[in-house]
Amino acid sequence: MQKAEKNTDNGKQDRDFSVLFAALGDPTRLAIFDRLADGRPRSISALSDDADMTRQAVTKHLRVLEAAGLVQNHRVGRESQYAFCPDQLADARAYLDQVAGRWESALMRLKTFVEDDEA
Amino acid sequence: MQKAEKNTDNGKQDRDFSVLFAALGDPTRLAIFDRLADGRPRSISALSDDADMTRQAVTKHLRVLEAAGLVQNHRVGRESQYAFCPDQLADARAYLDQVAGRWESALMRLKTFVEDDEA
DNA sequence: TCATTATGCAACTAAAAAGTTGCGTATTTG
DNA sequence: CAAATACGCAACTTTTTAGTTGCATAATGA
Repeated sequence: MQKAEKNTDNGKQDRDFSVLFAALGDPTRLAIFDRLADGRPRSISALSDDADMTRQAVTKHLRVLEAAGLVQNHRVGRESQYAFCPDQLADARAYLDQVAGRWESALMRLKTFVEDDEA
Repeated sequence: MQKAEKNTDNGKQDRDFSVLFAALGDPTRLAIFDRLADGRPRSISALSDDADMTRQAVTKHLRVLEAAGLVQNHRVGRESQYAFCPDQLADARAYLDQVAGRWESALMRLKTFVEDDEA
């Protein structure tokens, strides 16, 4: 290895998960995402009916969700259907699991340390 | 049951998880949270050293995390130590798991439907 | 005690996000 | 075809968020 070829596994996170959480970090967007989890794609106007704001506002939220890869869009006729997209959700879950895992092992190390100290 | 006493289990989410995701939805905050997951509490200035911004900016981020219940603060001497707080993380994970679960069963229902259709 | 370190508060600027309005254009449907 | 539906784009206002700066204060340590 001469030129530090890419240096994989440097301990740091190579991906920015904050984008994902930011997309879910708005009540309207989270509600939409939550609702689409039943598998039924919905049009923009269908989603706008329950959200007390303009259709354009909902459109913007949908685009944020889409940009984050949490939903998918495809146009059918005159309406644009948005559908749930599970991959990024899985990634978010995996990330949180990983953080929780690190915390757990930190707890374990502390516990062991205390026990060793008492012995 | 005469007067619809509280109507528990109405299907709707009684808690707003978007607050939690919004707190994690900023790269600086997520980095801090991620870092504190090793169990070691850190002072504001310690956390400010690696974040290329003012101490005051970091302070604000820490307060957002604290307001969301993701970290805890307690003052020791002249410095204020921020520590990881696992409970809300667990809640966020549980919520995402629940969404993923609903999606999975939606998939199952669809699969069954298609199979029944083919039979 | 005096300088240093660690922090808090308040006012401020800058930038991004949330939401609205107006208008134009496809697509249905009666 | 004409009306209604579903949507897109662009400009705009409003609100929030992110971040800075200046100043004051409490705790430490030589």
